[in-house]
Amino acid sequence: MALHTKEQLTAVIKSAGLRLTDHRLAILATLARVKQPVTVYELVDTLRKKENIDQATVYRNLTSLHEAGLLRRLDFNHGHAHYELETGEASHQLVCNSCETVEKIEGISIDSAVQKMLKRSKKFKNATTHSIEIYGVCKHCA
Amino acid sequence: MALHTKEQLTAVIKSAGLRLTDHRLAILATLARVKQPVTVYELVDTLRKKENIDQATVYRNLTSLHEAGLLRRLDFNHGHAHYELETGEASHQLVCNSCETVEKIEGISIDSAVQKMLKRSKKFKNATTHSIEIYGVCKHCA
DNA sequence: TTTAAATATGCAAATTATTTGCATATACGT
DNA sequence: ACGTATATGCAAATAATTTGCATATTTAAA
Repeated sequence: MALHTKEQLTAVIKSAGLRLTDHRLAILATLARVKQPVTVYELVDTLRKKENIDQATVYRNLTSLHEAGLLRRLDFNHGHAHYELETGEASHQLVCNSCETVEKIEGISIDSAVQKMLKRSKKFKNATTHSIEIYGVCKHCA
Repeated sequence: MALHTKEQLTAVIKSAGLRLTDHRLAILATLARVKQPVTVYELVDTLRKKENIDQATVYRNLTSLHEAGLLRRLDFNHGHAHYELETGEASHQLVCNSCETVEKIEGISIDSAVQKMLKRSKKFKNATTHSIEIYGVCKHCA
């Protein structure tokens, strides 16, 4: 189910054991609306059009939401983190080696391969999430 | 084929169009020997046991070797890059959410899924490499 | 082999992303 | 409404990475 209404987002925050604050709600709502992995810079930029918020607050909330399992944190070798809602589904994206383009691909399962990898592991028996990054050159840069 | 001898590594550097320097060779040789993704810090530390080398030199060489396609750059949300030899094979690793343990898993193919993703893409038609990171909690942290 | 131009290196300083200390403000169970 | 734990803003600190610049090394060509 998509998280859309303020009520749903509020419930999610509370049931994660986190306090409800305007900033925390706004951050989660923005990520729910955008659907693509977003940088902290972009997030701060977006939020500041509607409210006064410090970047330290954004960083701290991203950390708490991530630790609570509500967000996924991604890095595409761009030198800064990207965040998206944690849906429980795997996350797959195509990353341009030339510019910073990232294209999210949905609806493809690699679960059996993941299970195989876990079986082969000596140190890991369970996994919470996984992500695939496929690196290449996008149409625009080609 | 595994890259082991100094001659092989030298040939690889030259055919990539890069100049042959002792530092560049040592960096590539270290990554060829270690086989696991390595942080810049670890690499500098290892290299300094055998030679005098500045971290700026290491960073610059990692960039040039990466741009030449000889290295793969990975990030496990640890806040610093990891490098490994680019073998042309996909790279799969299990990443602990609690400590910085990374376990590399080999011999499992997800090529058909990658092909599906590329087919579905509007912006990408080719891919050079891909990597999967599976996040969970390792035995030690559990 | 010598030479010249391009590239590599070391060192220190700069940049960028992210985190932290601290004083104040807010959330929420009682 | 009250008290305590948590959140926030602001400025300053940290950590990873990059850059400027003077010097050294590599390499192709004479």
